[in-house]
Amino acid sequence: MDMITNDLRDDILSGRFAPGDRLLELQLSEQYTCGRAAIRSAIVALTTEGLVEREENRGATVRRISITEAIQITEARSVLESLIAAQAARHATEKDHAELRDIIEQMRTAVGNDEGKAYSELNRVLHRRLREMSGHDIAAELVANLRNRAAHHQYRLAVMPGRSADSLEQHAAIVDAVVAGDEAAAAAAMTAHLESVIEVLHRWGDANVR
Amino acid sequence: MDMITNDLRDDILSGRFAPGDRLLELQLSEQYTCGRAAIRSAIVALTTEGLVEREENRGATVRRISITEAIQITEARSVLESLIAAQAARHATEKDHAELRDIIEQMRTAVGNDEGKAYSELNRVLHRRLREMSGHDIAAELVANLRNRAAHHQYRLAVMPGRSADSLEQHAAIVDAVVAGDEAAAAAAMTAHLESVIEVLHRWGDANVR
DNA sequence: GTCAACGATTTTGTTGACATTCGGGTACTT
DNA sequence: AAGTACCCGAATGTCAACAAAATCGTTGAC
Repeated sequence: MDMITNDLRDDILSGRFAPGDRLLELQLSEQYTCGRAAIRSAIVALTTEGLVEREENRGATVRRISITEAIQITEARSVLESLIAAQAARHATEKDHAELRDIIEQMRTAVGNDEGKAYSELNRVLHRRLREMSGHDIAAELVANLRNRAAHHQYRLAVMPGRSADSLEQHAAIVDAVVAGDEAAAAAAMTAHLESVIEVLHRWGDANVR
Repeated sequence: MDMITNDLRDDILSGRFAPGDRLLELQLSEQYTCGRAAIRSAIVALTTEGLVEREENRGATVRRISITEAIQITEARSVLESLIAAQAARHATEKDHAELRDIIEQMRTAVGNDEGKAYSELNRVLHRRLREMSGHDIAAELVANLRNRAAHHQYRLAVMPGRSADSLEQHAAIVDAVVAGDEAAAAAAMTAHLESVIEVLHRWGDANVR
């Protein structure tokens, strides 16, 4: 795939470009030392990925995601990640089980030491490994995309005080079900986890009515 | 959005371009009477949509979807459409209910008269209206994309003899649940419907091992 | 007769210049 | 002073030519 597209995507996800920021072709072509055509191509790709918004003759901006949209994104993620969890429960090997248990252990110490950044990273790793173990490429691709779209709101969530503890137990429940090979339980645990995320988003949305 | 992208997408979905066909930029720019830049842009967009495959310096081809991939696509669709059905059950108005019942009625006569083409079209309409009624833009967008990706396999399915009868009852069950406002039942009925589609795909795949 | 190297052709990738469109600022009118 | 028409600048959209890469056919050697 195109390298420039990945660079620009990373810069958007990392917050280097914030929601609402204009993406000027000339400026970007200088910044990434490439022609305007490459930038244009990247913008088209990221537009269909839902990360960028384009208006005829007016240029591109980083897409703003409203709270209600973030909730819908998480709802969609919920059903897809549940599918992934079920498939992971079906396909995970002994080695995978050990790895998952190890990740949970690391999360536990991260929560104990109040290392929010490390926990967030482990969270990402756990979900990614589950996707890989599931072998469900389609669901994995869609979830990866949905995660990107709501990246900013996910970040807000991660730094909420006290959430790590709840989150940890939910993740542990998911891993337990996967290790037990119980597809239904794995799906249910994943649904419960994301339901709680949706709950938090709802509360945050209600608190910030405008 | 770009008009050329829509035209090319339609031509791929309608089979005007078959899986594996090369998409030559010059040829397409003549066919659609536009510059190569527009074609390039369309190809990039359709690549991220999963309809087209691109290889460095080797051009683009219409993506081939294997049976196992079609199954995964339908599995992902299953959980997302179930979400949509639940939301439709929650949000549908009296007017919507009447419209859904009317569609089912038309489907019933189409099956009675053995009009496969008309039934297939009504099928598409029903699913699209449910998406619209759900108000869940994210799930709707993802499902629309997934449907496009597996369009060819869906077509195979539609022309299978005897499937219309089963399919009709499943759709009637979905509509009944939505009209009753029963979210869980609507989701379950939709899951059952797509489970049966997956079943057929599996059988077709086993019959064509290679 | 087979295989490898070479050249021609086709196709994609890239660059630069030009056209078009939109927004804002200015000057002019009332 | 308010409103309107106009013009200019900035950015996007479009086009054509050029460069680079890959494929295919041909030629020649063994």
